[in-house]
Amino acid sequence: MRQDTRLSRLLHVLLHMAQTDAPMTSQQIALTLGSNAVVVRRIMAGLRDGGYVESERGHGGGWRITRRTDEITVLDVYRSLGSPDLFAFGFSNPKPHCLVEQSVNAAVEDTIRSATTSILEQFGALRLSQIEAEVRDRMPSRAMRCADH
Amino acid sequence: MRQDTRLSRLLHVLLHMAQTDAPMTSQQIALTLGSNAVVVRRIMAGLRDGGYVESERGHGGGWRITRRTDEITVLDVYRSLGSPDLFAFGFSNPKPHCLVEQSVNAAVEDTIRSATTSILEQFGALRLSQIEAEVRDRMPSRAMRCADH
DNA sequence: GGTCATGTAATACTTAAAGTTACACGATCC
DNA sequence: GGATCGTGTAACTTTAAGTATTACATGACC
Repeated sequence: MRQDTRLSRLLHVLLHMAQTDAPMTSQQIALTLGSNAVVVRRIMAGLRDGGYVESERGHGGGWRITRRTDEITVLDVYRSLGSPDLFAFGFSNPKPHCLVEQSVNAAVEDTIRSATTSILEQFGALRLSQIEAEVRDRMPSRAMRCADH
Repeated sequence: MRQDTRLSRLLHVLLHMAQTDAPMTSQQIALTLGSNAVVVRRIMAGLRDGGYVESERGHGGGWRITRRTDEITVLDVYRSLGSPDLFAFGFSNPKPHCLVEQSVNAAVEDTIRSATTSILEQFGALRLSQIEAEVRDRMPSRAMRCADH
């Protein structure tokens, strides 16, 4: 696996869900994402537990967003995924005896800590409604459609 | 794969190499890192190409650092690895047709871009000599030894 | 010439996200 | 009430990149 794309995918889905009142099925979402219905249910589970979306079974069932887009931040979505690792690099040994390695870890950790803070602050400050507004800026026409599907 | 530990390992090795004039063999380094001699040669290749270390074969051969620790930054070491990806998260699709996904990508990219800048600035500002000084602060006694090996 | 050490190719292992298959459970439609 | 639709989950497979291992060629020194 190269990278974790779950955050991007969830943001994408949530914005599409915000455009319609009708529930979206996992299968529809999977087509939108170019993914799989089971994967969709898996990555959406945290959002459901967090109360950002709700799911219903049976005919006419599917997923619906339950909050306004200005009430959801990227940080909320990130946390719904279980706050996965942000960085692709890290320590070789988290608790080394070697003093040199301890200092290397401390230096690397400093960078990771400050970058984490900065990223989470940006995530916390960014609401879905802002991304939504950005979409409107990109729109050549009036319809908010997804050309991919 | 969990995380890329090459940067931490190279920093660790370079600091040990800076403590001695004698060359360290890949095997010695591998023991220090809890790794493998071939892996060591592989991750050190970039440092050699960058002129930060030199390697010699045969009896009495091995690796030697060729610059002072205040002449090498963490950024130099990072670049010697080929500037690998810093982040564990990313886009699902780099060039989506969907306007919504484009906006999501743009938002995520903003965060990645600014965090990248911040991290590389910190890497560029941090010299091996500073980590070395940090090691001395951690030292209970006077010898700069690695308790792990 | 023998040994030591690097250089590198080829192959297998590891880990987590992503994809797939299978099936239970519940809701709606007929 | 049975068929269909859709979620919920477990179990397994696939994928990608770092890591580990094996094998062997090359070069340096004793």
